[in-house]
Amino acid sequence: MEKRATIKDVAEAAGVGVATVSRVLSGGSASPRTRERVLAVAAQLDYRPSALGRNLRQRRTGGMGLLVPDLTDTFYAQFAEGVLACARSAGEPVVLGSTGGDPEQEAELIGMLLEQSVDRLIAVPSGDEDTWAPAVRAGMTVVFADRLPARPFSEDDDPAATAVNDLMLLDGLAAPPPAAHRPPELPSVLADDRAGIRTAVRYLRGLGHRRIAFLGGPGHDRRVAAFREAVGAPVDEELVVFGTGSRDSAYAAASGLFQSRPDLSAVVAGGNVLGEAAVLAARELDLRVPRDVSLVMYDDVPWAELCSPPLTVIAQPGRDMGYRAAELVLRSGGRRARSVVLPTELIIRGSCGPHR
Amino acid sequence: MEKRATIKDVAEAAGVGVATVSRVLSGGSASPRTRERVLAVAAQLDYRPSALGRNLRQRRTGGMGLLVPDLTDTFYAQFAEGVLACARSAGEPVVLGSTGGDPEQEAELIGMLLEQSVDRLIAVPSGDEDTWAPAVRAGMTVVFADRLPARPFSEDDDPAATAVNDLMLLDGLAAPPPAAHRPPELPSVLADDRAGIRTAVRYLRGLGHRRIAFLGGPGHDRRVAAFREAVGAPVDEELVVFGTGSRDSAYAAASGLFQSRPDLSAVVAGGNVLGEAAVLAARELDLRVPRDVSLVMYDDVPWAELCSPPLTVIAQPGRDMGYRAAELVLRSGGRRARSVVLPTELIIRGSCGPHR
DNA sequence: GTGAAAGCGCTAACAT
DNA sequence: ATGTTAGCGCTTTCAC
Repeated sequence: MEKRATIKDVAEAAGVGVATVSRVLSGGSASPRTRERVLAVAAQLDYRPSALGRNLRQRRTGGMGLLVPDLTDTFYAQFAEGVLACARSAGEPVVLGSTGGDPEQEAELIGMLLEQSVDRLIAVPSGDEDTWAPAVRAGMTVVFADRLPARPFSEDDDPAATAVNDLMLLDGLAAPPPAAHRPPELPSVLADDRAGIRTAVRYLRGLGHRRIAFLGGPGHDRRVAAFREAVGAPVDEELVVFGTGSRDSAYAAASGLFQSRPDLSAVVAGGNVLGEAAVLAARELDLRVPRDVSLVMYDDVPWAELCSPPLTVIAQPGRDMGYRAAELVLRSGGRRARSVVLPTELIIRGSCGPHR
Repeated sequence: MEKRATIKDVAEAAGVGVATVSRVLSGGSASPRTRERVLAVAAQLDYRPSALGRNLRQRRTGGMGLLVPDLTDTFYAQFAEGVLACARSAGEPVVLGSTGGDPEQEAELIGMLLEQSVDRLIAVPSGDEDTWAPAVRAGMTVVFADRLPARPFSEDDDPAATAVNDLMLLDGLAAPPPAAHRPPELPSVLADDRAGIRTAVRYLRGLGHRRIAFLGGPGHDRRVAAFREAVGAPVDEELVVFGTGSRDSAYAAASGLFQSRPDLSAVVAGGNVLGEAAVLAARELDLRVPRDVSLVMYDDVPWAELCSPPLTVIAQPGRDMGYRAAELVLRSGGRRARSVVLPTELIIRGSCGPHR
């Protein structure tokens, strides 16, 4: 455990001032002669600038924070891989936190990042806007991905309007009229949920299905809204059920749905954990896929192909989304970044059949 | 974006010196009166000590680094969740890196962590001991998990002896005789691969299987060694094949195996990515599981139950391993931590049948 | 083009 | 018990 060389060591060994070393290393002005000498000495001493000193001086830690609900949800793992890939190529560290979908843990993690002076953050949010207020107030550059924080319950506008606005936002038709007292929307990276769900529902309807259920989880508001829209007026509310995010509750929701409404003929799972639950619950109840029930799952994950039959899915580019989010949060040098919406794709495999 | 209060602000507002504030906040000695006042003022100013100052002063960043090959490998995701859970309860940040199983990327990430002065590191290593030398020399506390770094090719002892030593180490029978010039083993958290593989092989043999193949990946040396041992003398070398870590190469390996040796009746996949590949390849070649070929997969992952039939697996406690690794790396206050080996469990589901 | 010097926010001697 | 002070390694004016 030898002590590392500091900038001062390099300066002395090169016979220059520390300022010069700093300049050379960060591409500032210096005569070719000095530059070369400094570089040589630095290499010879195996000098690596300490991020500690720089961070304190600049009062900010480099790199970025990354908050996801659960890494064992394969979609978030793909997303994280995308973020890491971008960060790696930029040489920036990523501080990771897993929130378990719990706003309180999320708030704690935000606090931890604040304490570390991490001022760039990518998040798949679990808490509502109130949870995120501290981060924004502290001047963090926040990029949301996969979904946006819910509006706090106390807000004065009605949910219906919110859903409509979100949908319009997605299609890029219009920005939601920003109420004067609301902060401007933060940049985000979303999949085009509306189109994805719509395509899936149309596909199912084309196969003759009329009683289509939606199995959702936390943060799937935009997806449900799109589902309602695609299915068209009066939606059978019993066919829209939610889990709380855990695998257990997803299973319970799926199982309950199948048992309470044996007349349904197709289900759209709002995420891969819910799709997993649906397959399990169906098997447990001796429902054959797709003979007895057709299934479309949001998220394409490697194991979707392993099922028998392989699962028809709405694929969203998880890795790309992560990469883009990291680009946004890095590039936005103070400027407010533009949001991006990436396309989804319906991948037809074997889990949907004609209604019978 | 208001500027945060510093320790100096608190000191002034409370009418004390900065040292007193520091002491109070880190549980040092102080009169109840002062303590209370300082605490009150700190709360009132919403003071949060900056990790930046502390880190520079102590010449080390708190928290820990975490290096895994690939988060979309569900086992590593589970492992990471364990690490994060422990870190969260300790309020420590985790800097994550994904190496893609590539020693070069691993080395770069180690360099990045060194630059950040992160001095605690948990890793599922991809590079050999040479790759890890810089980290160790720099005085990092490193805990390996899931596997140990391979010995560099230049080493003077033969592979057979290495394998034997590793096995003995696993069973706790004896420490491998440390060559005088070799550094002492670093602490690690491993699953009891030997017992896990042995149990699986015995189970398959009990079902009448004689031509059992092993489908391995990088870092599976201990598992192969255990496989060879469990199968017994002269192992049919064609039945031991390897992928390089990617899903594609795993698939190629599995497919090649099935095609070149149609006489095999069972396969042990050394990890979940390989198990996935085996299922895919078998289906593609119209091999029925378990009628035509029995399959045991290392790693229990949620989707193992989704397959038809559900996969029989050797479960290792991924999450626990992560938690334990984090405990080790945090607790070891300079002292060299003891390694831990956790038990595996054969979970019999439906992917193995009698030989026919 | 280059160097000297002033901190960034904190902790740990040391002094009182 | 508490205040004063000296840096930790770096970047960035500001003189020269």
